[in-house]
Amino acid sequence: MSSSDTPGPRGPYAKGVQRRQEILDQTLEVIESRGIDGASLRAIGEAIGVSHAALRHYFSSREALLVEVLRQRDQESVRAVEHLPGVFDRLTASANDNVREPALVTLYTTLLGASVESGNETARDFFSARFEQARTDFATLLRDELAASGRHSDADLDQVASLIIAAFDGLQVQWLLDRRIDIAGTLRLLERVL
Amino acid sequence: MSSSDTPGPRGPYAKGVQRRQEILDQTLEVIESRGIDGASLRAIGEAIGVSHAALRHYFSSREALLVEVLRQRDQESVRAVEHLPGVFDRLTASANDNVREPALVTLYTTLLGASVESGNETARDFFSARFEQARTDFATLLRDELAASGRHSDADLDQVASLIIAAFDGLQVQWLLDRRIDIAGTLRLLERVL
DNA sequence: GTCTATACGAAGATAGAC
DNA sequence: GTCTATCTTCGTATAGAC
Repeated sequence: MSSSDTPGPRGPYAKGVQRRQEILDQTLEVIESRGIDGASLRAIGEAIGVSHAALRHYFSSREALLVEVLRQRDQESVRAVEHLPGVFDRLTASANDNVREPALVTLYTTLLGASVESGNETARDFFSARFEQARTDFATLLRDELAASGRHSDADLDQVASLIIAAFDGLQVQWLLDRRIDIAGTLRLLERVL
Repeated sequence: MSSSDTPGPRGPYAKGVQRRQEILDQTLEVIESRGIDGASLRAIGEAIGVSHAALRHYFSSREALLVEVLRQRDQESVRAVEHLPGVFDRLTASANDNVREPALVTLYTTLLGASVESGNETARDFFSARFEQARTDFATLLRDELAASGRHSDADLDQVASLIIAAFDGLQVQWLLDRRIDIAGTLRLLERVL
């Protein structure tokens, strides 16, 4: 990500920050109404009332813009859930939140798929860091949870963390393709691996 | 060269069948050398020595071509593994095969991600059917396996099947982003849910 | 049936004016 | 900070040669 994606070292200028947020919000709205393919820079610009070139004053590429939308909502999503005590309670809550925002799940899935192609370094960096962080966090949480309840598991908790994240992402994709999939219920099965 | 030197109404379009397969093979090779984004119809055509318009004589769209490459390799992959007795032996074998073909895993992941967007009906239909089939197959296999070994599980086997597929796909993505991920080893943890 | 030539419209990126 | 204009590349579509 380049410096044009974040406010400069002299601090954010109020108008610029506001405009930047407006772009992020409108981008998600355009995605909700016209799909991700329909969310071209021209379409987003039109929804705001500026030219597509103006958007690149705030985001270095369309990819960077979409990743930023996801990053912001992702942070909110994490914050909305971190007060819950157990790992699986958090997973269930996240799954239930996401089911109410299919456009966001679609954006997540699409960007994740694109991130493994060369040329999408912005998305790749985002997801690499996100997975790294999530693996560490889950492993730590599981360790604490087991210790607090006096239980013990012979499973590699880093692998369990990996597995939980993989299952979450994979189930979301299956759910997008077939709404009969019960993400939260299926994730509960993972409690048995401990 | 070939019998098409004498153009009789004879052949059942041998040349066409051959050409079609050549397109499928070269498409994967272009993906391997230049990435999926680099595999434009023009680039693929150039690798074969035909115009990009010729490709659309065999495939209705670029998306349909990519899905067809995946479908063919996917069938081979299933066939290479279905002689193995246990579900988790098959999973391990598949994972190990895939690790040797990162370009194929990348194609799979990219198309799966794209399939959830409206406008990619070809990919969506492929993955919807693939998941439906895989869920049924895995559930049946697990049921037979449990019965044959005299064991019993109180888990919903359709959900377990869903979970296995989700974990497989999700771990592959994490592996593409970080090669330290041990797909087969982590999947083995799922034996505990039964 | 097979393929070339050619054109169309949309997309992201970019340069430079204001 | 925002615009217009332009560049390049893409998938797609059509007409017609052989």
